[in-house]
Amino acid sequence: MRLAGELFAQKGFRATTVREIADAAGILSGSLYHHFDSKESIGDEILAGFLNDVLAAYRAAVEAAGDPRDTIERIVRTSSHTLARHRAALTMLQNDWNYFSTQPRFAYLRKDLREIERIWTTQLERGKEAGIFRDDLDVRITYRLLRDILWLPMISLQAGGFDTDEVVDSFLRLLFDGITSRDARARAGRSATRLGQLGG
Amino acid sequence: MRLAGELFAQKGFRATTVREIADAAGILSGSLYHHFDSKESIGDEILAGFLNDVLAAYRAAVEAAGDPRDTIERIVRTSSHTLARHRAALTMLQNDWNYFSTQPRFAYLRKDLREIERIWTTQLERGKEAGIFRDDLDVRITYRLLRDILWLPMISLQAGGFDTDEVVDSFLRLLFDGITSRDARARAGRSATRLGQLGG
Amino acid sequence: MRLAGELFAQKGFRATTVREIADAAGILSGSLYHHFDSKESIGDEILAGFLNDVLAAYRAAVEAAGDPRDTIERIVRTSSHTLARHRAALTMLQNDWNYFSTQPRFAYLRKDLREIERIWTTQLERGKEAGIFRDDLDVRITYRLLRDILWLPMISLQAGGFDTDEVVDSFLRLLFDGITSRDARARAGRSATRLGQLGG
Amino acid sequence: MRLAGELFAQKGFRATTVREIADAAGILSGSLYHHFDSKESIGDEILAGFLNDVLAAYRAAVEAAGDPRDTIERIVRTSSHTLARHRAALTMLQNDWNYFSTQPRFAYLRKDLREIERIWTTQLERGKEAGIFRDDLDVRITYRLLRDILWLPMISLQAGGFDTDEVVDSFLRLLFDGITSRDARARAGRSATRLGQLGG
DNA sequence: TATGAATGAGGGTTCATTCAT
DNA sequence: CATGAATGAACCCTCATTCAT
Repeated sequence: MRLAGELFAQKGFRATTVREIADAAGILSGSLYHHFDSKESIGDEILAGFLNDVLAAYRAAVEAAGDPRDTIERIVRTSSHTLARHRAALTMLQNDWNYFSTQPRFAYLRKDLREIERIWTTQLERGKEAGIFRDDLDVRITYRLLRDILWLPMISLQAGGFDTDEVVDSFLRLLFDGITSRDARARAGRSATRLGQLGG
Repeated sequence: MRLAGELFAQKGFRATTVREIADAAGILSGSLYHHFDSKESIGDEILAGFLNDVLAAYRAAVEAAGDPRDTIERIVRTSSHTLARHRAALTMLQNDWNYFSTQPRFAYLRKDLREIERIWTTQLERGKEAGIFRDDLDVRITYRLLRDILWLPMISLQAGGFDTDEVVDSFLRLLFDGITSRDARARAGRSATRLGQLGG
Repeated sequence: MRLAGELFAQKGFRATTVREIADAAGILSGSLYHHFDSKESIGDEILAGFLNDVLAAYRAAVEAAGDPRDTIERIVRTSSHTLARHRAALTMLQNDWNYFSTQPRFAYLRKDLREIERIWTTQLERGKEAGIFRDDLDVRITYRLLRDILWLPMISLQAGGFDTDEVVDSFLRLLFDGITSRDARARAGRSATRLGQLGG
Repeated sequence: MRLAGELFAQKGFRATTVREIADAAGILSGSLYHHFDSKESIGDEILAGFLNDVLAAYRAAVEAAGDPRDTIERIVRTSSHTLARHRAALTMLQNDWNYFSTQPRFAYLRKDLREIERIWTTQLERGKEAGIFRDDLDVRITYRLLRDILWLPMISLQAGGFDTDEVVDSFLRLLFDGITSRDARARAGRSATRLGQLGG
């Protein structure tokens, strides 16, 4: 299971052969089928377990938190642990998405991802209404940017040997404040924010 | 070529068969080999063309721009066009990275990616020194976050039907200012920035 | 095709490997798939061709003939040629019936077999009404006996839900007296028994 | 044993897995091997038991009966019971004949079948000599027709090397007039046809 | 240029059988 | 007696690639 997940993450789901999984487990390929119905069912367990954990963490964050900013911070912080536990699953999702997304068996992936999107956009929307977030925020685009920035780099960064807390803090800082320094922002704010011109 | 690229992007490089490429081109699979040495060489041309364009655009941005902030904004804006032209290549890179990265033939991918990283980190470093960017910025982590946030969502968002300019603006706004509204930041700044506590 | 059919007939459909078929054809197993989608599709062509021929011959016999006795004699005579041409198909049907009959792809087998039964029973019924055949003939049982004796049984009569004694009686009656009614035999006997001419 | 036999009959010997047999018996596949040496040995017991019963019944019929007609009727009548008791075995023989017939372990099948043929042909021959059966009867062809119609055909007549026209003529003669000679029928008609009592 | 038959290695999967527990 | 993990050979099928035409 864990072995298979790591191989799937390393080489891709399609590119990993059951013989390789069996080799890693120290058994023969045929013996795998004593424990699993098929290669797909291994992937299924891995991915379903991941999405269940993510959704559980998200729902807990929503219930425990106060304002949307708090909710999002909780989601981000809990995600760092969830994603760390399911690094293989996330990599599989990223690498072999166009395989899984076309297989009927994995239809639940789309459903769960929609649920995740709903949670994010709800928080962003509420934050806009409460004046906590910029009111020109496009919640759908922002969600995509945030989820990708949160999920995808988390893998490579953690795999790259970066410290988890460090990554999370960098992410949150970027998320809430951008990369601009306070002084620079002050200077820009005095004349006319350059970003104010962006929308054209 | 273009046909092949789109198939590769749609279904993945490994998952696309030469027969499918030939079918799309209206010829038979064997006939493809009068135009290409191998399936790999098709992928090679597509990926090499993409990275050449990206690097050329980056270098032009560096030369044309003034301060690091300007450089980065130019890079982001030019990237939206480069990536749009090479959506297939980028998707291939994302989906089949662990295939390409292990093939000797595609060793240049790692080299070019390192060059791209060098350009980003140089700008971020210079921005920190000039007081334009926060001086607690981890340039390597930030680069990874930024590249991924810039490259990966660009694909899915464009594929999702979002307007390119809108995406770029959302990205830049997030990049320089985060999602926090000015008022909320002012309130937070008065007591103690919550993010200041994050690093522990 | 013919080679495959003969192997299927000799060793059974399931028991014949695609490698054996390819060997018989002088090519490698993979090369078979240039000509056929799958092993099943080979079986499909063979069986469908057989049943089409049989049904065509049956319908022609029905249209060309006069009384039911004539129809049945035509069917029997034409069957000997049809079956000779499709010996492999018939053997496959006999040996691997419980495989084919459970595969959705081969659902048409059941349909065609029902059509064949309809033709037989219609003729037997008409013969009874015309006084040519014994009027105590059970057309369904008789059809099963006749088809099996003609085709080389595919299906068990007892498994078909018929009462054992009834089957035995029908069999003995057929065996000792045939299906010809006493009156018809008497009429035939007065001039020259038609059967007397059969052996030449 | 009985469970295995029924599964073999239902799905074929080859197509039935030992796991299915074990499941039906409520144990695990490995545990079967405490009761049987191998899957083949299960088939062996089933088939050998069947053929022993058949041969015993045939020999008893030969000893108990008077004239050949009586012998054959006894054989047919006793067969209906023997075959009912061994339906699974017969179906196995029919479906997987070309498997069993090539396995050295099952060589006795051919031997027993030859013995059965000897009994039939002896009776038919004696009937011809005694004037009870038509003297133009081909005993080998007739035996094949009778056994197949009685047993649910195992073997193709044409594959057995018989001449097609001969087969057709024999079949038609049997079909329309039965095997009873005109004289025998006349004699029987004077008192009461024995077949007339069958249904009663 | 294009064809298309052929290759051959390798893919996922099945299954009768073994054996330590 | 029963378990169930493991075996290993064989199965059907895929696919990038070659090559005579």
